[in-house]
Amino acid sequence: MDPRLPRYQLLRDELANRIAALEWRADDPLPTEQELAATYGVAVGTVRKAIDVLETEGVVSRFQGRGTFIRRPSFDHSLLRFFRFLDSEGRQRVPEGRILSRAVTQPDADIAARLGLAAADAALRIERLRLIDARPLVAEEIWLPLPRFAALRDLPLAEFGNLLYPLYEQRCGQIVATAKERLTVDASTPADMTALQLERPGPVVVIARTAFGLDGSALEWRLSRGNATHFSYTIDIR
Amino acid sequence: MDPRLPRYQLLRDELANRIAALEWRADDPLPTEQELAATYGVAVGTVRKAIDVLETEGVVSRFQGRGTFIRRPSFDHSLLRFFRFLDSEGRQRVPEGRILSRAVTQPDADIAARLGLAAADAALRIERLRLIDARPLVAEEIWLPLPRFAALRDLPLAEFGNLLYPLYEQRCGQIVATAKERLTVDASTPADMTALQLERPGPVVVIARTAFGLDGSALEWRLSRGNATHFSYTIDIR
DNA sequence: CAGTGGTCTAGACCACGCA
DNA sequence: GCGTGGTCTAGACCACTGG
Repeated sequence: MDPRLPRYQLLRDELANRIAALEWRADDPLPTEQELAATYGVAVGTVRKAIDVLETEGVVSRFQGRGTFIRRPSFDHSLLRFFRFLDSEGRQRVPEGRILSRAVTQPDADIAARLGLAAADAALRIERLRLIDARPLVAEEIWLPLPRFAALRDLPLAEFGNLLYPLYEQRCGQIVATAKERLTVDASTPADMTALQLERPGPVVVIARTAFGLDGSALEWRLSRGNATHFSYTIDIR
Repeated sequence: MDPRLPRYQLLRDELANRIAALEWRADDPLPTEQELAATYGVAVGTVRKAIDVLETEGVVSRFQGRGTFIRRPSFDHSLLRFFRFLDSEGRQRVPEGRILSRAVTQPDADIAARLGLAAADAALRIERLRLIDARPLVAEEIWLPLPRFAALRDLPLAEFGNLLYPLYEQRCGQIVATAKERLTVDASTPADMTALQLERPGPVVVIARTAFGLDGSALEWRLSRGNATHFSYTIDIR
């Protein structure tokens, strides 16, 4: 690390590394601000500033009187920010995730680059459909780098469940911390028509997501396609 | 104000009010942190925390060695975050803004509510087209509450220029600080076909924006419709 | 009640921008 | 060189959580 950086930045990096090494579980508080200050030989104010950074980065959450805990953003829910799929009672629900296929494949150059893989490296390719009330909402194509996600290569599909990111953590020790998404609109392809059970051709929203770990390395590349008529996205600008 | 709130919050509100009262211009720095600390009888650290809040809210920007300045987000540029319209040389440009119509009208109940107007209040309705190289990109419908924006009722259309938010500030003393946008996808209407010069029907991205002033009151409601094939939006999630 | 994070103070020194 | 914001310290007290 560059010692010219502010101490609170160095401390932030140190703590981020320890968190990335899974040193603390979700229900296990980090050391006290006082303890960290003593351990690293800095003032409590400096520790607080370092944790401020981690908190605004979404890595930890603080609770007065209880402690500081590492945070698990639930990105699978973020789909619900884009698509509004209501169940038969008009409420939002976590959609079912159904794995359609899984195979070890060599990704094309673009995907390999996004995952930080060399040209000849293999990856795990998963096709997945998300549904509510058995109606398909979004069709996903998911790429995971090997050998990092080797544990998912042989896991029975029945054990995948509806949310992937908890699986990444439990089976592969990979925690998703941040993600980048790019939204575009495309015309439906014949494949969309069958996968999404569209009655007639129409616009489709395409979301390309790269998910990153606590250390900033790319963990997953994902392409989601969903019926644009269900699409709605709200954003705050400052 | 509630005196039970932390002092840095009270100070934040006080400063936000003074900023909303246009006490400082864009090139005019706020008082020094030292001065503010002396004026309000608090420590410099408390002033810093108050300004921290204003900075993350996007109200001010700090520059080491120069001072703290009130910030003017250029929301007209934010369209370029959604639509990628390149000129003939393949570069991004600020699109031309062409006012198509302007009239004092009574908005429907939904728009009136969004602007904080009573049912019978009038508003200014503006239709505007944004173009690059004389090709239409986005058609906009803009609603402004009266009498706040009365100065724009009689301003010659030739003096509107390409960007509206600087106009709001100079002619009406209204500074846009934040905004909320909602994106959806719609099928092109006959009106879209002519306004956007579409060759054939296709998807259109619809952006509904409410812009807010420094005091949080709604200043503008705007509906933008643009060709979805040019739409591209990138977002970071944490 | 003890222990946690939240607020606040008063001061020091550093890094940068500008004349 | 001077004034600005940026970093850092060492300590105090408050507000909340949990046993």
